[in-house]
Amino acid sequence: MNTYCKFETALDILIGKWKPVILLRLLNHGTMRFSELQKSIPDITKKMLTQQLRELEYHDIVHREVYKEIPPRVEYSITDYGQRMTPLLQAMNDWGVNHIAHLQELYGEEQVE
Amino acid sequence: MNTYCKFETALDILIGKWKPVILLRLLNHGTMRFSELQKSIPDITKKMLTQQLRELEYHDIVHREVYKEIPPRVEYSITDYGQRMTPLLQAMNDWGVNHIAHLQELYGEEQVE
DNA sequence: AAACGTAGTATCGAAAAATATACCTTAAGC
DNA sequence: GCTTAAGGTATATTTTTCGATACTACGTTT
Repeated sequence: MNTYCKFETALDILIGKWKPVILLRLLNHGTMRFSELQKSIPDITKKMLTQQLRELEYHDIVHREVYKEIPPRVEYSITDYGQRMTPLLQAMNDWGVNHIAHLQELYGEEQVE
Repeated sequence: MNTYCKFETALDILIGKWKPVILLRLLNHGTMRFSELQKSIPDITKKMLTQQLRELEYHDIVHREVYKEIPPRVEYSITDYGQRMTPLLQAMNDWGVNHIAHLQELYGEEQVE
C-alpha cells in the first residue's frame, strides 16, 4: 500500500513537451541566459520557456540569476539540488534505452513508438 | 547531446491518471482479474481500465491471460520483464518522497503540490 | 524623439489529449 | 429472457497544453 506511492512526484517535474529539453541544455551547457536557451531550442516560444523555467525553479531544480542591467540579463543554471537528480535521470535514461531495444525485439523493426 | 535523451521513454509508460494505480495494485496483489481491478480502483471506468491495461500489455509490463469460459475470465499480472522495472520505480519513489520533504523545507507547511 | 534589445507578461483561442457516458456483444446458466 | 464478465465502439465532454499576438519596462543608441 505504501511502496511506490510517490513516484509520480518524480514524473510531475519532468513531463511536458519542453522540460526535458530545457533540462538537457542546462545540464550539458552549464549556465545559459534566457536568449541562449531560446536560440538553442527550436520553436519554443518565450512564453513556454518562461513557464517551464519557473516551474523548474519552483522545484529548486533550476536557479535563476537576474542581473540588474539594461538591457536585462538573466542566467539560468541547475542548482546543486538539481544536480543530485542526475543519477535518477541516468537510471531512467538507461531503462529507456533498454526498453526501446526490448520493444524492437518484441515487435521487430517497424517503427516503435 | 546524447546523455539522458531517452528518459522520456520511461516517463511515457508511466504517465496518466491511472497507470500508476494499476501498476501498484498488480505489484502488491499479484494476479488480479479485470473486475477485481475495477472494484479496487474507485471511479475508474471499464474503458479507461481496458485502455491502460492494453498499453501496459503492449509494453510487456503487464500480462493478460484470457480463459475461454462463459462468463469470461481475464487475469492480469506483472510480467517478468515488468518486475525488472521495480528498482527504477523504487528509485523514483524514493526521490519523490525526498523531494516532497525538500519542498516542505523550502516552502513550509502550506500545501505542497 | 524614435528605435533597439532583453526578458519577460497578458490574453485569447486552437488543438490535442485525457476522460466520461451510453449502448452493444457473446454464450452459458437459471 | 434476464443475468454475468469482459470487453468493444462511438460519441461527447472536459482538461491540459501549446501557440500566436500584442504589450511592458528600461537604459542606450541613433
